[in-house]
Amino acid sequence: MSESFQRETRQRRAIRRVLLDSSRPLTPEEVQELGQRHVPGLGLATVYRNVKLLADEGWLAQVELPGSPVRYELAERPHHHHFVCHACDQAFDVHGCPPKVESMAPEGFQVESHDIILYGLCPTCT
Amino acid sequence: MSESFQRETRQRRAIRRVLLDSSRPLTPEEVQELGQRHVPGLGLATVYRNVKLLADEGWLAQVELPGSPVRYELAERPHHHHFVCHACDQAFDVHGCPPKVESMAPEGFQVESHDIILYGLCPTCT
DNA sequence: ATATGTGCAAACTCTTTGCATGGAG
DNA sequence: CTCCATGCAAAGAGTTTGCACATAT
Repeated sequence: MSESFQRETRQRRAIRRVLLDSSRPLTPEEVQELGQRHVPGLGLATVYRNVKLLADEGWLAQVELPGSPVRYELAERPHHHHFVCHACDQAFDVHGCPPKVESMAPEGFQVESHDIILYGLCPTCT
Repeated sequence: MSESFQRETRQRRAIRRVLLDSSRPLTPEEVQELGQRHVPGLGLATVYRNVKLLADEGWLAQVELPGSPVRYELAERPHHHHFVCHACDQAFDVHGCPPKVESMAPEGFQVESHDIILYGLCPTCT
């Protein structure tokens, strides 16, 4: 019943470091590759376990963009959505949010959260 | 180089029927289950093959909702979005769309399309 | 000393593919 | 009669889990 205690391991620290240092959301595989610069033997299973743990703790947010593998980014950021560029396939943050998004649901549906994804061309690819 | 000819099989007809009769996007597994009412032995591989074929033809649209398996719906339908129930994991159509969604993009981003996904509880699971 | 964390490999899930048989044309 | 389509089972990709050992506390 006590919350499980979190140990400070080299691999866990490496994983946090990698995500702190990244300016974009990373896939588990990317986290592993980058993390191995700090901890050479870093296993993919360990990345998955920790990334999931950190997401459950609320430290990371899962970014699931249709058609791409799941990515993770720091959760600290304020509510935002993503813009995906068709050309370079990168994801960008989009701030703000239409006021009545959640009132779109039909009668009887309880909305708890929402995602908005914009697609198009980023300034660089225009 | 001639386009491969399409045969009218019982399973192919069942798969089309199931998707025509559905008011919501269906996963391949759901298509199989519903299709087996028409063709008992309907195999999942057959569903995958046909659904992919129909999507390539433009008759079906792929609906990729973060966190759920891919779903398919008729391509002809008017602009709409989706609601995903946390409990039963089914996807439902949501009509309408906030007016200024596409103006959320920062300067310099050319928006071409967008997705909105609502999450919560459907009437049955409330 | 103790129990959590890790690495490895096996298990799982979802999807695709190879092959022999079935059936549309 | 021809070939395409199907069903089955095996193969792949991505993710999770079981287990024995390592290690943070």
